[in-house]
Amino acid sequence: MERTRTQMQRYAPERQQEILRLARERGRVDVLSLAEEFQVTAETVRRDLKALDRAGLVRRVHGGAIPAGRLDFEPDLAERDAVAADEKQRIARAALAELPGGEGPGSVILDAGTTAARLAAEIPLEAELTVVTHGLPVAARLADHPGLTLHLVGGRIRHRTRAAVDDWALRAYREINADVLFLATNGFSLEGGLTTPDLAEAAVKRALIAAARRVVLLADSAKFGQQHFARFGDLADVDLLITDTGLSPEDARAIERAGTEVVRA
Amino acid sequence: MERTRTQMQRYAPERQQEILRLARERGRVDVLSLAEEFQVTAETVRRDLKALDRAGLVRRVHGGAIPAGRLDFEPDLAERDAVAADEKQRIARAALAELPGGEGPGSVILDAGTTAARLAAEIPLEAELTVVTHGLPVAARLADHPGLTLHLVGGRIRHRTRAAVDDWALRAYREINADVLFLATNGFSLEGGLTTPDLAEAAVKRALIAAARRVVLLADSAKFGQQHFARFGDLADVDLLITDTGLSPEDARAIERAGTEVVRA
DNA sequence: GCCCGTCATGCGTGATCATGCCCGTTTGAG
DNA sequence: CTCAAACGGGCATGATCACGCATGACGGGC
Repeated sequence: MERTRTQMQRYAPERQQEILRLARERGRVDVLSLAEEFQVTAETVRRDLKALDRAGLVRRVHGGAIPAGRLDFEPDLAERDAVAADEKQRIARAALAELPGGEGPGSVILDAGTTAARLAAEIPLEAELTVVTHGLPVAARLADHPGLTLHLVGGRIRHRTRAAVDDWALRAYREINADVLFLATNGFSLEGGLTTPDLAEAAVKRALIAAARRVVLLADSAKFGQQHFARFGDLADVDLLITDTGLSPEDARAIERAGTEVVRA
Repeated sequence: MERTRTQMQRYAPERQQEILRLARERGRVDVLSLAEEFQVTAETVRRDLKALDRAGLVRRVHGGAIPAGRLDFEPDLAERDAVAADEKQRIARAALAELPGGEGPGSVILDAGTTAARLAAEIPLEAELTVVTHGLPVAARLADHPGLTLHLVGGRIRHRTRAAVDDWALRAYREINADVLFLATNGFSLEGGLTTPDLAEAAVKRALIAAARRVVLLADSAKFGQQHFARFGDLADVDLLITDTGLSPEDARAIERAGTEVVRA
């Protein structure tokens, strides 16, 4: 098919490169203009943007996209997914009760991830704790708590999760020993154990578990039964699971029979 | 100093980003002004503030919101020092020219501090680099850049500067070797050397200098002649000083005679 | 030259999202 | 204590999106 328009026919990767260039140049692109500009349907543009988004090159927004790096806040944390947000909120609140109190400042490890970030946001400003984390957003939220001693675990930063991984992180966690670990996961089940899509993160999570005397898993019920690529532990490693009421009482009982206490917030 | 605001339609995340910026800049925003400013209804603004609140970036108050944690991770607040802001901006721009280019991705170390954060914000989205930093705000700014390999240096986080210090940081910097270091300081002079108020930070800065082949010092001219408690190096350690025109030509010449190239941006 | 698997694209449909409006409830200033 | 302002939940609406399927181009193998 010969194009007589100003835009010559392009192959998909070329078009995507060009879209990326335009996004960076203009700061934002919208689906409809791109569709017209390239003489393709909006559907195709959406597919292109989706591909660029998966590659981490742009941030998809309703109606268009913004080049990655331009937004310095984290839309993932501002997620408006009302259902999960609400549950995560309740989970975070419930988790507060598990913070080590008593005499002397306790020590906790906070995993990376949105649920942990939510917990971080809930930690009272005047709390007296030693906190260790490898999650950049988590650290950002805690950095101004005057009562906290915050230790950041270094490493290579994964773009998608903003978590530190690899050697530095592993070594750091090997050197510490915390009262409580607040662990997050992408999937958990009785047989499948605890799983996450990324191997590097799984390795860090394994180190996390080894570094704490008590393991508290924070996971909304949608994650129950999910299995991802990398397995980093078992439910047996978890002392307490805090989830939401979306987890059926039968499933909860089954988990408790396996030795893990369950709280449905 | 209100910039003319185009009434162009914004995507929700863009608007939220802008609201966050305004909140940090002004210390407080109110629903109605924002609604007018962005040409949306108060409901929408409330929703935006709610999202930002959930993300922990602002705290909701009746009628508006205030930025969370006051000293939150952005330089904007630290940069309310309007005198230096402009100069820091020019210094950051000038520093871009010193980023390693050429064949293969270069490696740079970015010091913590507001000037370095400025530089981080100026690094183009498409840059291909390996960046190492121990500054939380710096890392937050760069975490989204798709072309960067970002390594975060861990350690105890100092509340005031949001920089990682102590053993983890020192050890990490001992293990690396970067093309260029962009160094910041609180004071510099020919006889007094490079100084900063905090001993722990000074130790890290010393490790920084040892870890780079080329040292570029970013410092506005107000810092010239200042001497603080902890000395971490000499101007002789610096290959290039990027400062502003506030540094007198005579002082610049004196520094150059000592072997440090000087750029007055 | 022919066939078939793969891929990019377009189309239709039902779901989702962002926003605005309504209205009962809460808040805080006087 | 009073009351207007502010809030938030529910709902409506139009735009946008995701998914399945059909089409047609391309390319490799026979």
